[in-house]
Amino acid sequence: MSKGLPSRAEDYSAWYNELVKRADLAENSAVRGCMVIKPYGYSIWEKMQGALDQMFKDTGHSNAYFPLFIPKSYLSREADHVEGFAKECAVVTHYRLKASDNGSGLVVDPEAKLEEELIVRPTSETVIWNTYKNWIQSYRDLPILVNQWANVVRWEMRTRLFLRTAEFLWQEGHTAHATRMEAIEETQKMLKVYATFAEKFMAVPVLQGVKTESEKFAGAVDTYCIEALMQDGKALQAGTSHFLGQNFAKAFDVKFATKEGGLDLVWGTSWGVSTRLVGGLIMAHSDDKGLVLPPKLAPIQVVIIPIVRDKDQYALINEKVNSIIEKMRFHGISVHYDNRDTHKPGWKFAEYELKGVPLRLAIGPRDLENNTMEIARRDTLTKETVSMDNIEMLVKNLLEEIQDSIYQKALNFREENTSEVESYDEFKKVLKDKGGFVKAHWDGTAETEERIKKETKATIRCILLDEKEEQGKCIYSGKPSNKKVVFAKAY
RNA sequence: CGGGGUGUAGCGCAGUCCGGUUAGCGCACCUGGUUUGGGACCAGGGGGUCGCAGGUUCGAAUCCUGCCACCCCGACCA
Repeated sequence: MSKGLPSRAEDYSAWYNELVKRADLAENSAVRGCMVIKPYGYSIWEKMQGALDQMFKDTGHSNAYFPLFIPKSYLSREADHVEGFAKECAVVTHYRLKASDNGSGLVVDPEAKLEEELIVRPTSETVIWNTYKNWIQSYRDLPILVNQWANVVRWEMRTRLFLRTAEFLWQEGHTAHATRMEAIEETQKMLKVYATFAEKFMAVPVLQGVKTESEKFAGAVDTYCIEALMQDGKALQAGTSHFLGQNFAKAFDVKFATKEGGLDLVWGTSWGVSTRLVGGLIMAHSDDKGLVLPPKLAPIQVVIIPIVRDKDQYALINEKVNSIIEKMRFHGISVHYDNRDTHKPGWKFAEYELKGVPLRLAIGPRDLENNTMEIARRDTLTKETVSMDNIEMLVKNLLEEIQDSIYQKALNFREENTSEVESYDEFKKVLKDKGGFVKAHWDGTAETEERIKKETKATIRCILLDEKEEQGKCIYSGKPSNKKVVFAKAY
């Protein structure tokens, strides 16, 4: 195996790409823009799914499944929605192949043309609201709180493993409500769920805010989002929660009889996070030696590596280790004992560092004599020799400490890389020299936003929910503004 | 879609300018031995339609023409 990753400082982008491949998370597939998620990468996603799914259920949601294909006409029912997604849709036009006339291979059978083309879902609002029409007659049928775990396809021009792929895995929640207020509360509630997940599980601090008119979801009234900061100073949109108003109810004619005897359009929300989170997780914590995973999402929390000179010791070590594993499992710790004799300890040390396993225990002849083990932390790369007695408690505590510690580190990084500026010159200088989040006054117009984007590549990430009101002037136009907004270059 | 680049073993590359034995190297892989507390060493071995198609030539990885794929930068983008 070739040693050493490209360093972050040298080439952040190459570092990321190499890391994803070498840590066995994912690789490019034979199909352009689509990735193969390898078992180790997929198990991180499964950890994420597990935690999120529980949180969705705890907030009253149920899972369901809607079709992969959407009749083309559905997409055009909501004007903004079609505008936003039409350019990146995969389209199914036929349902059959046949042997080609010259006998070499297969061709699309022109006889088998679909009457109406199907698009592969880029998101499921349309097919779901078309279904909700049949599910909802009365206020008694509301709310509907449904989530689906699915794959979607957006034919992106340029793709990067996990961060932007043509096909990706995600969850999309789609809820229907009787009142505007209730839908808005749902939208905000799910934003909180995402923020909590990001911070508690991924150990990634996030900003919570609302998108500007030009950045919001196609078809939404308001898009709420969480934004994370990566180590290269670029922002990553990590999750979105949309207040759809009555837009999709209008488009699909979803009305309900109100308590008062009237007839009203249903209010909707939708919210989603995707496998992009895996990319964000990698970029938030990892270093030049490889992944650094938060214990709560690490597929393996502890790896134990035996160091063996002769066969007799091996039996003794196995015995010791097995009793330790049993105790750790009892405490809910996921532990992997790598006693393969096909790889040397040094090789394993490097391998598990690359894969971001939070804690590593090594046990050899020295330890057998002294009743000790060597314990090494992935996040700090420190190691010490500790007693084997009650080591499971030490491990348990250390895992919690690592989880907190990498969150704190990421939070400090974000704070150090969040700036406030009062002028456009200062804005450009900070973006160029430092990057990160830059708070500045903005006049609220799409024109200004667009010009700043053209000139600096920075976009408005969000308008913070808890931003304080203050009188100021737009850094670009000088027009009055009562709030700063958050700019950054973004993925 | 514009600009640039690359296609040679599983991976990373040299060889191409200036055509000429059997196409090399590192890693990985297989066998045997010695090793094992930070990516071991020695010896032996296997693996190639040189992206595809056509052309020039006694002879093409190398020259010519066409095509394809991928990567990077831009444009685009929940």
